[in-house]
Amino acid sequence: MPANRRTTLKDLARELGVSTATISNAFNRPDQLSPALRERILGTAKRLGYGGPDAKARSLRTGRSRIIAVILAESLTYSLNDAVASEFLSGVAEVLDNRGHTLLLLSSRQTQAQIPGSASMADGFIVYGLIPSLALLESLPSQSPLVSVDFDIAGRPTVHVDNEAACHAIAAHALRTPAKRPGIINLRLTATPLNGRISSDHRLLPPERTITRSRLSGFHRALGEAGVDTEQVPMWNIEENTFEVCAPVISEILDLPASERPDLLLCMSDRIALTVVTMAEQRGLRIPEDLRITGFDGIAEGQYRAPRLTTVRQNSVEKGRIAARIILGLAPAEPSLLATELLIADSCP
Amino acid sequence: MPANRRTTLKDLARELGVSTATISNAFNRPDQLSPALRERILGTAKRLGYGGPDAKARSLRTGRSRIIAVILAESLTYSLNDAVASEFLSGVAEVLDNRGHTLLLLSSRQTQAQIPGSASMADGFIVYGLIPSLALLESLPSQSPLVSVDFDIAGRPTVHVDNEAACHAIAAHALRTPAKRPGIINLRLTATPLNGRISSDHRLLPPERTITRSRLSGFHRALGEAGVDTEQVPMWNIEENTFEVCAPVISEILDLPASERPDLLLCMSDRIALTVVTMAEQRGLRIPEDLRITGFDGIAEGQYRAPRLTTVRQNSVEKGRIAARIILGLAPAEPSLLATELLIADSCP
DNA sequence: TTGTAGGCGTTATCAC
DNA sequence: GTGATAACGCCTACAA
Repeated sequence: MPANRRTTLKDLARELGVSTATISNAFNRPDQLSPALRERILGTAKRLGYGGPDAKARSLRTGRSRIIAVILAESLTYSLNDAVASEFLSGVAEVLDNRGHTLLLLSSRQTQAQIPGSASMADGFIVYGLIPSLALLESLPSQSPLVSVDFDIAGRPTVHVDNEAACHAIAAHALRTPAKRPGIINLRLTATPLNGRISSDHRLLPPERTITRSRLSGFHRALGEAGVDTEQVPMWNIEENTFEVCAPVISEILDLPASERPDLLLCMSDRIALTVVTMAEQRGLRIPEDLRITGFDGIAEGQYRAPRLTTVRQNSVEKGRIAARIILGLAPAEPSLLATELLIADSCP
Repeated sequence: MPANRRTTLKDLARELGVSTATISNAFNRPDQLSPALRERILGTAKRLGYGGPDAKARSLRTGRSRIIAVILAESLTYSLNDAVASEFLSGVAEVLDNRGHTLLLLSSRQTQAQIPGSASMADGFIVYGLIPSLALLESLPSQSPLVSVDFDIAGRPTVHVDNEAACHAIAAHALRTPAKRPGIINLRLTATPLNGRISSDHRLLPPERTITRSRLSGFHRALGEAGVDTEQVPMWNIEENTFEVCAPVISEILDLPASERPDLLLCMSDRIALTVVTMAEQRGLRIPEDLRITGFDGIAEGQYRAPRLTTVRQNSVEKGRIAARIILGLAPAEPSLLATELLIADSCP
């Protein structure tokens, strides 16, 4: 037994003159052996610096690692700095933590096109958001539980919010006060990347797999019901939900001549809406008199300072909790649809 | 070979009539066998649904998992929603991703007092922030590389920012314009939890292990140099860097009678400083005329909207990168001290 | 270029 | 209540 080797269960067994099975039981099934012996084992374990069964060996033997992987559609950098994704992860982490599991963070946008092999150690996978290609998932063990969030994978359980209904509700609310020039700011809606005005030339992402398409349907339905010709409603697209990417597009909108500038902007995220608020204030536009704004998500930041955002609150933390429960087998592996809540505040009373 | 078992390297070898070593080489050392054979192996692997060597078995055999764990001092919920921690994690993730490693997220504040056993599968550990007790780390494999960030662990490499110097610099800048009633808002400085005014009865955390003590030293040194009696400078403490926790304490400060209300507030984080800005505006206080405010961290949010925050920028992303490089052995395992940058803006010109 | 065999540290299934 | 033994799936000398 070389001194610089980690002590193993076998070393302990030899030291104590008992079998390896007994040591294993001492750690995993206390009821399977006498308290006295167990005490003795745990004692000398501590003395020899044995910290319990090796996780790698145990995972090979049992087939389970107690690790759950979350595969994020966006980059880690983006996701970690996005309030909605962070809340989702909080929800996941909360449940995992409670059940002694840990969280492995992966992104579908890594330098390596494939998901690292080490990921397949996970006992289950939560896929958050529309990933660029389902081919990514092929390297994952096909037997492991997998749940998708905010989009669908055939034959797998899903956690969703009813985006269409929520967007219909908030647009209907907004249109109760007639808008002369409504406009829509979309989040990653076009088939090819675009930051700017969407023209009829642009193709959009396929409707069945994309929450932003559902959100747009909701907006359009409400606009139609209000007698607005949706064809005439200008739309802009934003690729990433960050200040840096939003700002130029929003400048473009707010710097239109007053006769063309929208007086109502339906935004697909609070981040976008908040940036509109900030930039509108910089230009001396009054909210809501000159410009009404709605968001989506209900992030905390939108409710802190005046004008508070009119938005749809989706419970991202709960989405995370549910996804985690499904993966751990604590909830049935079936599609789950969460309710949203309309938050009416200053930006569009 | 039962149908419902995952196909293994051995199955593949049998199927092809070659040895297991050859299959292993086909995946791990392409140069060790003829391209033709390799092609054939990879082909039938795909056909049989063999997705490459099993990560659990491989990790047992090689002793490495290609997983790096980050142990966060704060809860996951807090850390994920905190801009500074998120940036740090981005930096870590960036380097790990580049080297084919993945990120396991742990918190020292889990429901279980101990770190889950599965964590010890990691090849290395990055400890971010002052954890409640070093005993937590005892369950970790003592041989694995470990680096601490923003605090010290004896005998381990560390990544730090020079908090004392940075805080001296920003306070010295602020005091170039004399302050009648300077005040300090600290972040987790007292030995026992406190949200409110610090009196002389309160004990503070030990200076050698706490960045907030270093920051306070910097403030005090600058105040002393400006001829201010630091004993007379009121201090408040905040336990958590969130709006909800900050707001009541800040109310208490701003609602003091005008003759007692500070006209300069040195804050230990941008989050605190931004909350001061928001709440001061709500009360009609002018910044910087009635109240000057400094922050710490240099988070993006502080630079977006007017008044922009005067603060110290610390490069959290780079901290993460360095910690990850040390863990992966790409950088020497020695203490690293990052420079900070004074950002002078509207809130304290 | 390919094959053989031993072992990584553990747990499950039996016996006793 | 305790012990022997066979996997778990893979990697890597070393031999051929």
